[in-house]
Amino acid sequence: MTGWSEKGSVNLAFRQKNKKEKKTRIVEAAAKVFARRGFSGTLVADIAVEAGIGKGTLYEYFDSKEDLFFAVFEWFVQKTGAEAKVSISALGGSASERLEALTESLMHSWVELEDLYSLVMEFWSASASSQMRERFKQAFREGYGDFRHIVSALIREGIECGEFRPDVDAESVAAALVGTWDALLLQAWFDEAFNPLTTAKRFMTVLIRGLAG
Amino acid sequence: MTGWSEKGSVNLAFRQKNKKEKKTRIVEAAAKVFARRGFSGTLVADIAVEAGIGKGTLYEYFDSKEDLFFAVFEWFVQKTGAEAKVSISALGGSASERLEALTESLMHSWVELEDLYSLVMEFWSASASSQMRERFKQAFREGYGDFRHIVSALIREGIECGEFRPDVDAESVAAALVGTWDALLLQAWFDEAFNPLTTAKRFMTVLIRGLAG
DNA sequence: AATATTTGACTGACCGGTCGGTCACTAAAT
DNA sequence: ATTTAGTGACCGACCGGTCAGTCAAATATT
Repeated sequence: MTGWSEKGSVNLAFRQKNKKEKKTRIVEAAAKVFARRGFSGTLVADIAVEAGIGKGTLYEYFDSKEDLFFAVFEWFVQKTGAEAKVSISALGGSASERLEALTESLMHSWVELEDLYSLVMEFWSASASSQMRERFKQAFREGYGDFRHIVSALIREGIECGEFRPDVDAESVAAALVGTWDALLLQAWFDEAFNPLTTAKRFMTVLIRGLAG
Repeated sequence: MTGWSEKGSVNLAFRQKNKKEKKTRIVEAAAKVFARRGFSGTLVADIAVEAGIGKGTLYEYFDSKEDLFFAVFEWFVQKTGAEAKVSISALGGSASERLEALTESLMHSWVELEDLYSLVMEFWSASASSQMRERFKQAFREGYGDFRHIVSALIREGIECGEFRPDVDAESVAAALVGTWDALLLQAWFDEAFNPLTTAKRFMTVLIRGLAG
């Protein structure tokens, strides 16, 4: 008897694991296609093909194309956010050094993310005007807020240990810096010849001098 | 006899003026609707209604919805670019002062542009994946390039007159700064509570200290 | 055998673009 | 002055393609 229920629960667990795996498989397939064709240029059928499943199956896992798109968004945020957090926590050294290392890590991630970067623009656009506007807008607000918070904490540390001037407004610098990183990647997206890494590094030299006074 | 032809050409000129005016009227109507609903959420019929004309008429002026959208893009670029150029050329004073004034002017324009800002995101998205990708991408590349150029010239002036350190990389700082302004407006778009003007000002204090060494 | 899962052909709402026709206005003819 | 003919701006009903989402049948699982 216990055997049965054990087997049952094992299988249940297995199935649910399978379901979850398949769900991420679909999300990853969708990310590829959305990145290539944009939201409205993407056919649900194409995603199904990319994921190697039937179109109907897709609707077992997601209620609508928009739902799936939002799932891709969450997947992307988690993926990139995790990366940033790792590179911060792994870092030692002075606040300046950590700021520089973070910059390098973020700009470097450009290379791996290049073909997914157009997703970011789709997300922005979705937050601007689609049905899903509010969902996206809120997520972005929170995302930027979190990131600002991490960076401003780093700067505040620098102030506290006397490395940076005490009259520096950590929040403002953090907000601007987060934006700068974002926008450098954006410019790199538009211009093959633009090198976000060296640009960011040289800029950081100047900024850090301004922080240290 | 000459009277006739004169009258004819006057009328022709009048009509063409009317045509041009109407074209801008349509573009402005389209800008509103695209900003509200996004590119693919917008019905050509809605634009026609907003412009107070029939749908068929719209196609007398533009070949396709995409053409019209690109016209809106050009209109927007011209509108905002003109503003920036004015505020730069009108400025006197030291390089720092001009940099600060430019910052203020740009962040201030946020207020007037707020309800058109979602257009920017639509443009980004168009440059990422629509049919029109290349058109948009190129225009953005050029636009950012021009702006970087203006700002880096300003910084180089500062270096030359000894106000900024000679080892500052003007190009990199300009690229980052252009990006920062952009991204601050983006964050303001996502977050009502975010004040791009004060954030930018406080940030500029730090940055200019870094430039001046 | 019963149940769960997968599938892709099908449907109908949707919408960009077209087209035949109207109207206001001009210009030559009478 | 009046008629006639020509022009092109304007219109919106319509067409035809498209595609998200459905569902009955097929297949796999227990």
